[in-house]
Amino acid sequence: MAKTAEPPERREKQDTRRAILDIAQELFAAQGYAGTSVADITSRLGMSKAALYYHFSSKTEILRALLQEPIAAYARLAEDAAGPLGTRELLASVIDTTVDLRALIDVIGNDPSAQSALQDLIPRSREINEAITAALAGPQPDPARIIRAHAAYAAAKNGTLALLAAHGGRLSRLDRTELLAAAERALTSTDSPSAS
Amino acid sequence: MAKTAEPPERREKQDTRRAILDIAQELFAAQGYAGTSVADITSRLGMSKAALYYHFSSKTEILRALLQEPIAAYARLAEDAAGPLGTRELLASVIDTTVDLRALIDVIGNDPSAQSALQDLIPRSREINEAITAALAGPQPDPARIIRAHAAYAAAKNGTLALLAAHGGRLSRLDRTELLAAAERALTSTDSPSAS
DNA sequence: GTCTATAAGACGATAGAC
DNA sequence: GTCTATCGTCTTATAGAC
Repeated sequence: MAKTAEPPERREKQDTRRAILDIAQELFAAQGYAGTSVADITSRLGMSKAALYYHFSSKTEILRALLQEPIAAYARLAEDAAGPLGTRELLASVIDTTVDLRALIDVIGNDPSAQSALQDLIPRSREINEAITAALAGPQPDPARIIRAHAAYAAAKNGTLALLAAHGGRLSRLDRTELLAAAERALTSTDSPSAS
Repeated sequence: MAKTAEPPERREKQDTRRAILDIAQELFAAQGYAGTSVADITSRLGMSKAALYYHFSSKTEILRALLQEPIAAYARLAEDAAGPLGTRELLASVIDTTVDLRALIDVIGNDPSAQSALQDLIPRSREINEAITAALAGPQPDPARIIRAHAAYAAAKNGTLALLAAHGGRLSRLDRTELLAAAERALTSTDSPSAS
């Protein structure tokens, strides 16, 4: 009991850090990164700006901490795409990853000011999108198949975001099943079945 | 010849106004609305901030002028959705409208700071999305059909944006044809053809 | 129609006390 | 770990000359 107990100060420090990140995420999504001031964040928490700067050395570092997990998750998605995964499994992975990261995708994917603030970390998102659509298109794809890959990816990713927004943040099993089937149909032309 | 000639001063004023809007659109898309200062815009044009404020009374009004056309175009799309249009024609209309407004959709649809700056004009975009997906779902739709409507709308709209980005801003006829077919397949389930 | 100069305040970030 | 007070800069917007 003595060894497993954590020092209480450590605990509080981590909690405050988490609280800052939670509020920052909410405000960045609502007003944008550039549109949210450090004072906006601290006033919501009832603390001073100086207190926040004890936990984060800059506003940019808050954004960096928020985007660390999503960027890693998307990198995993790109690795999946490069692997031996079938198109159905890949599209399902796109849907599931999008669900997990919905709140942060509002920041990472939608806010130009966040992207220009993290120029070193973000450029990968474009590469990842290309890797996924390339994997969906398959080897030696004809132009039409590339177009269908973009359509299927958009149906999976943005369809998921739209349904999450419409259904109050939860994706039902029916949502997932129908969305996946629709994305697969978008990918597969009727006159060239192209079995995966 | 005397009556048709326009006063040259009027002409220059309109030209300067257009130049401001063009640069503002480019910078808002790249850095976000909140992330772009009035000085950023005027320095690109080689003019003073005061000169800009002769043409626009505030930074918000520049944004409002930029979004006026896109909002009207989307409103027209919502009217089309309410009319007797078939689902194929509606999806084609979504693709064509997205192409026309691609540069501004980067602002209207992607930037949280722009949306929070124009709270009175923007809330309609959510209603319009709902009107389009409702029209795609048809009368008395079952839950699965509503999901497919979201998938088809995402394929048409975001698929168009992805292809525009990948193909350097132009949508070929093949792009349009394949995208439309893919969106239609996403909408129509194999075991319930649901003729429109 | 455009300029210089400046007002008035918000911004990110720090110093130093407790 | 949090505070008050403040620094220096950037911001939107205006005044007044040309």
